[in-house]
Amino acid sequence: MTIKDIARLAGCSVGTVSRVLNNHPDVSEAMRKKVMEVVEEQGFQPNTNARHLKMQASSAVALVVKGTSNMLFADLVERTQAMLVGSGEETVVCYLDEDADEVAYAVQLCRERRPKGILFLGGDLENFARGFGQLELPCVLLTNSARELGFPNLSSLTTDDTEAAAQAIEYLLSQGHTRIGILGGSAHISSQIGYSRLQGGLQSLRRHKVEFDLERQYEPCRYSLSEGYAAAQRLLSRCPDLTAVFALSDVMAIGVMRALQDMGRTVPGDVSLMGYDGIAMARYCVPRLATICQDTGRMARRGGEMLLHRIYSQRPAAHELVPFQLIRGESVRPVFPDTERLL
Amino acid sequence: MTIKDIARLAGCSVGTVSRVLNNHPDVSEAMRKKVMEVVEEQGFQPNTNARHLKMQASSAVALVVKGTSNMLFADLVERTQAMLVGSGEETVVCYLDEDADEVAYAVQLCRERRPKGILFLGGDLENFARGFGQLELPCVLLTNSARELGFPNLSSLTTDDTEAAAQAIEYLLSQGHTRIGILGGSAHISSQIGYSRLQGGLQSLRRHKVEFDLERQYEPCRYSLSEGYAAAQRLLSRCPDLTAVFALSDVMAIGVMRALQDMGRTVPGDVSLMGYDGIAMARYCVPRLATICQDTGRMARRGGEMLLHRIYSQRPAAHELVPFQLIRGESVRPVFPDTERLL
DNA sequence: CTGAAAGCGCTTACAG
DNA sequence: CTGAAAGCGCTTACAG
Repeated sequence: MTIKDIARLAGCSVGTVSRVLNNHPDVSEAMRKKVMEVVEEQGFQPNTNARHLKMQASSAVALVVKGTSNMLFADLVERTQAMLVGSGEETVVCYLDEDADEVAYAVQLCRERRPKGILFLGGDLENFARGFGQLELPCVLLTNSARELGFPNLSSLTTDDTEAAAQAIEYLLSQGHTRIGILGGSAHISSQIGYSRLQGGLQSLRRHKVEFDLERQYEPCRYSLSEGYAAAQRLLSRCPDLTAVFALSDVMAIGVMRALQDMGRTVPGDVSLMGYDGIAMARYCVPRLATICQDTGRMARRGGEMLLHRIYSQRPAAHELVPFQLIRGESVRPVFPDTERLL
Repeated sequence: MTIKDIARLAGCSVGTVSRVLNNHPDVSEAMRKKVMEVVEEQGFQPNTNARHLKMQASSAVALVVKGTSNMLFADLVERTQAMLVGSGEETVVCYLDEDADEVAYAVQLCRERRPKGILFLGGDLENFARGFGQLELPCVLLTNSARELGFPNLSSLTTDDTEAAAQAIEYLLSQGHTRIGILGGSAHISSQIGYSRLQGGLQSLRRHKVEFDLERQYEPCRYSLSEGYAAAQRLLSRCPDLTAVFALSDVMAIGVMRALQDMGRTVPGDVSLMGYDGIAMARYCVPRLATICQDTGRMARRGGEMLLHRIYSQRPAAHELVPFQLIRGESVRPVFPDTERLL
């Protein structure tokens, strides 16, 4: 069944069928009705390949997801896809390893599939700085800011990671903790998301003149349960006297929680624990995880919006911060028993 | 940059370039080398739309995922995609609601994108029975058996759910539990996956002549944390004297665990808990969840293989069972204190 | 082994 | 408002 068959059945030319299908204004009401009738009746769907070949583009929006075991992204993928499908967009999801070069991948993707826009979930600014220049289509980066890069076709949307992490540490300090460990990301790669979080935490510590030995009290870690588990073991065996740990993602934090248990430390009895992200699981684990809740609903909605605005209305790139919320949960407790009544 | 430019640069016709690109045997070694040189040099990628338009198919394999908050599927998606990409296949992932009609969706998808094969993650046999006849491309269903349906182009791969659930209940019985609740899926829709699990559990109970009042001791539930939580509250307030609960998925089970905590019951102190799936989180929650571990690695690998075999070699459809493993975890304990030393 | 040519199913100036 | 026709970038019989 092609446009040709529809034309024959409706008694018109293929051009007219095409115009009806694409909602061109210059078709008579009678003709439009006739054609639509046949189309409905036959359950006709135009061939996407032919359509895109002709239009020199694909109708799909690509979602490039970096880091597969990251449940925050699972949530974002779901919400973003729902938003795009709701706006009549087709969506292609691609999962990349946490360490993959998402921009190089996108360049390849554009050659092969010619999407009309790309939404990056997670991204290393280094990769963008190096390779994004090759990309000319509208793109949006979620969970990192691309403002400094100044690309005209790259918007971004992120939680204020520095500020949020600062508040997380602030909260631990307010509960009397001074021997705090930080775990996650990398201390040396400033283009990655973990870096701003770490810096925010360090700022807070400095502001309160709390000592922090990066070499000892910080442990790098990838975004997975197993890596969080292993990193916690390394951190705690190096610094057994920590009273609190701040993990830069919830998934890691849940790994940490399990590791602490296995080392015979209770949470929050012996060690307090904060995560970052606010994934659903944080509200269901035992104890409930104290965390920074990123607003994935808003990020997905605005991210999709910004992308579509740029695709259809050529709106300029924009960079926004998404509000976050500190969730107290149950995994942090005051270090001095006599402050307990304040809770 | 098109095949025409390459032809000009290589000093041959577009036909020859196409033949080189598609590894046709009837091209001289010299020509092949020359063309490849130009292709590499230009970083040329053929236009997929044109290619597929001509070949009357898309090169992509579609992954249709049913149930978005199901972490088992998240894992399967990742593994399957890795397998397919490793075999040089492009992959498109589509997320559907747990209650959506995946087959109707697939029919639509085929009209729009013409994938060369579809892998269904999760599926309701009812939908397949009703609508799959419209589909002619190779398909594989994971986590449910389509053997009875007898479609020549539909393979399937699943854990023996009935047997696995029977063993789960068997395990609880062996630990002295007789007041067991079952939670998840639906007791009346036999085409859904939860049904076989429920039946397996009931078989075990009957075999051991343990009483089970379906109306009271069973609670239906969708595959999410929050639904598991709510269902556990309903089940336990109706039957406060249960000593064990079997949740038909790990995600539900984790919701149940949290609900039990909030009702002041400890796991496994007051209530023992078994899940089903063997997701990573089951090994990290506190206590570790006793569960049936489905072999997602094997399912993804074999599923991809079966699909590709059918696409490229016309191999007939096949239906296989994937071995499972009962994981004891830490969430089940004997109901009689004096059997405790046996552990 | 290679080239010239038809055609996949669509969209869109160009006439009328 | 409508039709006839060109052309998007490829693949593949068909000749030679």
